[in-house]
Amino acid sequence: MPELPEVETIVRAVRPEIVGRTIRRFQCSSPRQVLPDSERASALVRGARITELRRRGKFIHAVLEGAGGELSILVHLRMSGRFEWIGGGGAEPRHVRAVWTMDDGRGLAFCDARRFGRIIVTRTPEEILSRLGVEPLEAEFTGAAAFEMLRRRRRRIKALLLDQRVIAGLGNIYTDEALFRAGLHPLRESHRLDRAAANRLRDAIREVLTQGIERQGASVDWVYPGGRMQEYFRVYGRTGEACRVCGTPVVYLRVGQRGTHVCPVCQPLRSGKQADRKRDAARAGF
DNA sequence: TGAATTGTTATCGT
DNA sequence: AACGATAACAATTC
Repeated sequence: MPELPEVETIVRAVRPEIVGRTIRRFQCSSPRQVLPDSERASALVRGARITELRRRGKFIHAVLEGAGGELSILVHLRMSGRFEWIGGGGAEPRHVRAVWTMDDGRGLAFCDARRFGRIIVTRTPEEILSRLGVEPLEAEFTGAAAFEMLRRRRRRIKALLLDQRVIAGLGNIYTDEALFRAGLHPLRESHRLDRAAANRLRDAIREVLTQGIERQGASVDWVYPGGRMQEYFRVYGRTGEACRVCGTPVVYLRVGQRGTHVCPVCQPLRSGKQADRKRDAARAGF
């Protein structure tokens, strides 16, 4: 389940391989994943040269120069999307849904076991990308911006962080990890958080994402191999295990329909002196 | 076998 | 009316 750090890792790995290349052809065996449709996508992309590869939120954004001017390919990996190279002599990857054949003869395959991923070919990528919220690692995401983001809406903090229109790139894993590091319970109401909490949350988000990228993402199941961030999780996937800070067993609950991991002591539901005292006592005793 | 997994969208409620 | 919560959905793995 690629989130911002996994997508960033993929973009950095693929970028030097494809920028400057010309696409010879595009083939697709799963047409419903391609917009507007696979025939049009194929016709638009054929002969176009890739000039840039970027990331925005969890979208991979390839900019191309084609016969009809600038063109974009947006790829969203959703749950199980990934890229593999074909034609390097290795084994044929599983679940290949689409292939871009490059001018050097190699094929970049989009693989996706669950077929939730999307490939969008468009001349107006901003129609999609402009719906996304703030990019959390950019300079614009300040403590003040975070406070404003929280204050303007009245919502459970976890739901807010998962909303891509508000902040782009967080998924279930990094949301849980950021909330733990900020000492905030996922059910806290966004508009009730003070400036200090907003600052902590902003710093925690940037910290987990930065660490995630440094460790080349997290490998939580068979979907995304290679990352090491899972070795540094404090709460995600640690239900019942001792909190690394205070020793209290990590609790599993549902927020919205999402599985959520929380240390009930380090992330008190109610702020205040009582909760703070309890937290400090537990930390000291561990 | 069915529970779990994610982001988007449609729908219901306040 | 606008916003938030909730349910359904896509398809596969274990």
